Amino acid sequence: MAQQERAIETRAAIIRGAASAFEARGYGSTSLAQVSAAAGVTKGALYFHFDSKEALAVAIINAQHEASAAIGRTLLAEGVPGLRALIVMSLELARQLHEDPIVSAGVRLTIEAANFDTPVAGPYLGWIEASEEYLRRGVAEGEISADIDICAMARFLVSAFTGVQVVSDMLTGRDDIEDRLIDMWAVVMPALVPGDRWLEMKDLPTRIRVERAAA
Amino acid sequence: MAQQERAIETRAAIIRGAASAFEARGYGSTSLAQVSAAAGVTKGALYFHFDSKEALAVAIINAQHEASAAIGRTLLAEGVPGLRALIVMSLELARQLHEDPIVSAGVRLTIEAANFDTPVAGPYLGWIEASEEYLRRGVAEGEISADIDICAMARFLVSAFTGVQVVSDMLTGRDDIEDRLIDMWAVVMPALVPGDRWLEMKDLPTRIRVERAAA
Amino acid sequence: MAQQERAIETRAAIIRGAASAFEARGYGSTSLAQVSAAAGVTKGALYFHFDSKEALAVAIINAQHEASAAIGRTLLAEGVPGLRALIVMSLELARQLHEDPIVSAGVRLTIEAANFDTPVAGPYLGWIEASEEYLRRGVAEGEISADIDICAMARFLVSAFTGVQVVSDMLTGRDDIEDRLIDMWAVVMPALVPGDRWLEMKDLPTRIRVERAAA
Amino acid sequence: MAQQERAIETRAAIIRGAASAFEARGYGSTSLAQVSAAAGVTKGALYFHFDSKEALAVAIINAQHEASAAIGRTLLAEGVPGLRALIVMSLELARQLHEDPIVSAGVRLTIEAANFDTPVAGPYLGWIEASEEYLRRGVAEGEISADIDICAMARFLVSAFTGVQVVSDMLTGRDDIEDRLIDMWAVVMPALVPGDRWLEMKDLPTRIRVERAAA
DNA sequence: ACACTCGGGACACCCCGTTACT
DNA sequence: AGTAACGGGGTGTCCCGAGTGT
Repeated sequence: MAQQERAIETRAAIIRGAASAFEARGYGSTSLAQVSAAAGVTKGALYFHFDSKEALAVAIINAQHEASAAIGRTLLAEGVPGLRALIVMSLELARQLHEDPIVSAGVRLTIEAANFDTPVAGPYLGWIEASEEYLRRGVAEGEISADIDICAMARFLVSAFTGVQVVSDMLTGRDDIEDRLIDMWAVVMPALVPGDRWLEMKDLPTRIRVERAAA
Repeated sequence: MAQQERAIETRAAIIRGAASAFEARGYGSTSLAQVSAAAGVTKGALYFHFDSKEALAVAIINAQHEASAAIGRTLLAEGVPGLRALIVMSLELARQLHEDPIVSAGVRLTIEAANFDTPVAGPYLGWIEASEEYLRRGVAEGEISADIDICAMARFLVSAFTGVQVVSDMLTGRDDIEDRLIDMWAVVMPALVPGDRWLEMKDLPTRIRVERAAA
Repeated sequence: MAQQERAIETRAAIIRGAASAFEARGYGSTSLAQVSAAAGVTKGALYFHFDSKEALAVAIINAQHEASAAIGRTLLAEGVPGLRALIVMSLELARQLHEDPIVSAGVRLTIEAANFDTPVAGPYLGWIEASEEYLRRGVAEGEISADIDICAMARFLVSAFTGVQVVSDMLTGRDDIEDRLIDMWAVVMPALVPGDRWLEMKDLPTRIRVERAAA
Repeated sequence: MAQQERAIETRAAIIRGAASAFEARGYGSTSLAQVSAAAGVTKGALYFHFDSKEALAVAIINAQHEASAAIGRTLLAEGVPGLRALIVMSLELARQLHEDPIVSAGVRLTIEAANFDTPVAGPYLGWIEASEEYLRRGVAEGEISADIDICAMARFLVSAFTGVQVVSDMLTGRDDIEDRLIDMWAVVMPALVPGDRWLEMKDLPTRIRVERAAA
């Protein structure tokens, strides 16, 4: 079993190294030599664990997907109210994007991987579904207007988050992503919250942010 | 001058071919052989017109930038009202993105080109500035609430547009981008339009879309 | 000893798999991964039994050499007349070549192995010697002319057989090798059989073939 | 045109170098680095002239085929009698095989190339057809028995020649190939020549050899 | 004794981006 | 604008041990 453990550690090191390499230069412009150097392993080890460069990219995407999905599962399990869950998830995802190279590499690869043999749309569909679930909860709880189109709204929220993250990356290297998400929620909230809950809810994003900063 | 004209045509053909090649596989994964095949010219011709692969990518980015900026100039020159101008621009940009390979390649390259020697300003700043200008007009005209943060809003609009386009590309190859933009405006409008203009304005995006389809 | 038996079986499986792999693509163009896949063992097992790829090839050559030599021993032991022994051996060898992958791989490797570190004596010398022995017997028995050059004839017979097999392989995958050997004997017999035995002997190859087919 | 000439010369140099490299180590075990070193060109030049390693091998095979076919054309054009033509061709082919690396490499590759994407049986079929033609001539001229099976005989002659050459290569590096061909003809002649021409013809191979040596 | 997992380097082949010379 | 060539990696994968079970 000691063998197994070493292999697992090696595999994780490869994914970490590959993530930071891909993140830095993009998939197509990164060579496996750079990957193996960044991971501190030889190409033999790399070839043992992954069949191809593309398989490596897919593995990173999956690892990122898993890391992100874990947030959603936790929020669901804890019974967090729908609107709060959406906001928390966006902020938590942003934190991962900023701090975890695997996650940031994963989203970059998901975009660049549009033409892989193994097509990958997974993460986005997963996020959209999760958002729909939260929206439905919010409607049930009365925090969210009953007359919105849940599918369209979920899709737009994921799109908007994606765009905020891409633009923040381009302009500030994602340093300002939290501020931009607060801006985003300020725009979106009026379309979500019914009039009778507005006063109560309008500061929710800011309150959540402060809570998180305190922790 | 016949020589000149042929040279110009060749150069344009190279840019078109390169755009569709880069669009399909990404910058790093596209070879100049593929580019020259797609353009129907020899590599010799390619190097006659462009100093390097990177220079070619930059030329595409500039061509796209120019195509997009032209939209903004036209709208400004025609004195289109602010809110309408924003919506028209988003739809027109979407159309270019869907139909003009040079534009879609330019957008993709702008993202991948983050680490070129020649840093590209990127169209994003330009779009943000244009949006600010339109927002200011809208405020002056009373179509847009006076109490919004213009900078933040402009930035968010560009981000949301970017995200909508990216996600639409991933899920449907941008075939549904117009529908998704209408969804986007449905969410954003409540935050933009003051209460006393709501009834009058709320169908504006749909109306504009119908107008454009008629043309 | 159960261990021993399993090891022997594994070793045999490796040789079989390697033979069919080498036979199909040639030594240099066959990877050990293909070998281990064809043999149904892991590369670890492979390297436990054989020191190197080359050693594996040599083992196949030896196995084939042994299989072929067994024919000669049997014929000698049974006291088969010289000319008949030559013909039987050619047909039997052809059968092995067509049906036993180890033998066909062995002869292919013998040719390709010309530049191995461990030079392979090659079965050719063995076959030539055996043929000389049979020819001497035939002369003693009066079936074969006394005035032929035994060394030259033996060498030519082996060469002709080799060529027939190579060309048959190339044109028909050795499916017609028996027919071609009958043709060969038709050409060679006049040079071997003395005039006074001609009528009696001229149908010998065909008769032997019929005998073998009946069995 | 000077360009063209240089390219042709480079291409020829690559074929020469590749031939000697393949001849020495076999197709699969020869690297393109060895080829380019032997040819004195860079790998870029190699890639410019040939699409792949396999295409290079095919080019060698074709070059050899052409060199060999030229012999046949000359003999036909000069109206050399059938039997003499067969013998001359075998000796001339042997000389090429011994002296011209392109020819010997071509023959070796033809055998090893059994599993190329572009299958190659060309040379052998060509030789067989040429032999049939010579045999028919010989029959017409009365030098060759009318009752032989021309197809079978032609095929056997080519096979026997192939085998003689292979075995001679293995045992002496083809140094004794002429002697072995004289041996071959000694065995084959009785099956070819009708009784009434025997005395006149039986020394033909030796006479031809002496003629050639004198030239 | 036998077998396998895991990893190490070294190339092989391909072909890439680029330059000289027309 | 095009032909011919250049070197230098890129990816893949090869052949082969070291370490660990069974």
